[in-house]
Amino acid sequence: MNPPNKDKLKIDFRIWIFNNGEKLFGKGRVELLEKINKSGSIANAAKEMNMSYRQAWQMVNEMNKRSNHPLVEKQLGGKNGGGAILTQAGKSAINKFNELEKRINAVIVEETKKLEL
Amino acid sequence: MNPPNKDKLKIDFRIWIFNNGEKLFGKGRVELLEKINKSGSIANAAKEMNMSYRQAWQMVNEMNKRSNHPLVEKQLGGKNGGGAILTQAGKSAINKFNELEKRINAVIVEETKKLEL
DNA sequence: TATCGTTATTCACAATAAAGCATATCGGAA
DNA sequence: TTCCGATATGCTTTATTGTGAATAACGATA
Repeated sequence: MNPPNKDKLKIDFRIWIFNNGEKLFGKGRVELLEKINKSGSIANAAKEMNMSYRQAWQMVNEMNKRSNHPLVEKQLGGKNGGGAILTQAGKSAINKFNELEKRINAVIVEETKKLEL
Repeated sequence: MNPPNKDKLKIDFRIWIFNNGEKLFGKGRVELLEKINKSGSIANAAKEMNMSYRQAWQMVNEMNKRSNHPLVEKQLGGKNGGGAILTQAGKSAINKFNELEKRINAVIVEETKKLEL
């Protein structure tokens, strides 16, 4: 009567990219980059992600330091007090990461179908 | 002169299996099951993994409750004070998880080769 | 040159997670 | 019946992490 419990089993995954052994980014950081790109500032992005500005700033700073090319250019002062925009490398990184995640996800979906404990 | 930084980039990943939306296990818990299987007790396994008995016990308890079939059978009292052994379902789960991880890893290795930021 | 909103940074405090300690319970074997 | 070592569980203490407030620096623009 009871079919195998395939339907209730689910595989979840998470990926991170490291550069020289240091964590460059994972899902959360990429999402932060996306929000910075859309909103034009770290502060706004932090608000949207419901995280403290402090944490967001730390993440951005770390990413910039650990990446071979800076991902976010920060402008201090100016018309509206400044802001932050993504470099080409930053935008590119988002795409690369998302595509990578998509490919892994496709495999996970396949494996989930096969799964049975 | 500087070749693309492929060599320094590394992808790391982690998978978890959920049952009915509750985390059943990931790498750490499977490792714990393996050590219990070899050592014959939760206490020994915990020592080997350098974690507190308390934490190990909690993990085992959670896994047993969340899995459709118990994975670890715990014997209380007795000759040597008792111990814990894996059920067939427990041993099977270890194999399934490790194979799954291996398959994902193969994909990750491929993707890492393609990776370039 | 005064203003404004953002980046940049420090620090104390809160919230959460993990570790450690103590102790009760169990049951085969001596 | 007593002993032993492992399971079982509550409680306290310690570590780790995150948050919030406060403040300085900045520079295009009005």
